[in-house]
Amino acid sequence: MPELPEVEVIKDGLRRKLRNRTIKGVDILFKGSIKNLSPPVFGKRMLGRKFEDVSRRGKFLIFSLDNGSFLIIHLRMTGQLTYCPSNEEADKYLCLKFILDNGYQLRFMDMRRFGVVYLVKKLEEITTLANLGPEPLESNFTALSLEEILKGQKKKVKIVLMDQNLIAGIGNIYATEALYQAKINPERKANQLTEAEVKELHRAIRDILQRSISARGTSTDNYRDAEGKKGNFQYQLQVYQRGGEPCSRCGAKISQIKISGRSTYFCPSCQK
DNA sequence: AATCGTTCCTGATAGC
DNA sequence: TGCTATCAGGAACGAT
Repeated sequence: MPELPEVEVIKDGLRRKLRNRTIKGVDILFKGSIKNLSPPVFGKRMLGRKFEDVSRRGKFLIFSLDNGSFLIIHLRMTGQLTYCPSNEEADKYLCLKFILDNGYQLRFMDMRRFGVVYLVKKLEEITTLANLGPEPLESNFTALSLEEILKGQKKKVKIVLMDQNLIAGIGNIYATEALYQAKINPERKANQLTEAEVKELHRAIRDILQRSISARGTSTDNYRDAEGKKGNFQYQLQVYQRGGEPCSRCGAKISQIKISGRSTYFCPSCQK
């Protein structure tokens, strides 16, 4: 599933390609993807617009358009966004496509159809976007800011890491892996971590996210970049989807449990 | 107020 | 072989 690193890779891939491209056609194949407008109004408003920039906030992709409005896309579980030649065969799960002025298309595919698309005049119209916590890779996200966040939370630390209102962009994969790297049990209460553990966790979060971006994201499932290619970080995962296998640090058997309905993997021996 | 369960959706897999 | 049941999960929403 696309989390911060995957969305970042897609953003970088689309940015150069879409800049100054004009939309010559809009084809809505699954109306349910478009959340804040009726599909005909969405199509009418997108037609003729020019892409000025593409950015990312948390797991949201933000496309700035030439009239000051924004196209906002959240890929959720199985959404894919690709830039491809118009004559390339369409995916079975194509939900939305923009026909560009250079013989290429921007296509949104989504097997499980959880992904969401908005067209807004102001970013604040999307409250979940407006309420996002800090970007973990920005320099103002320090060990101290993580400490402040965790201190106020009685919930399990893994739940807190995945809460988009507290920290933006971390989902199940990276919360699981960061806690493994920091040697912290995912069931620990957030406000009960020691200062040293918080520092270690802060370092682990940034390290994991950065390494995944370098590896072009995790394709355990159906994540693809803007060119339709798989990422490679799945080969570096230490515990995620490795229940029953030996821990690479101590050899103990990796546990698989559920926390708030989400599969969680950890080493019961070295994550205290 | 905080936490839990349900919903959306379809493919992969397990079990009979 | 072929059927059904279960599971996967981000985030909104309803229920407790």
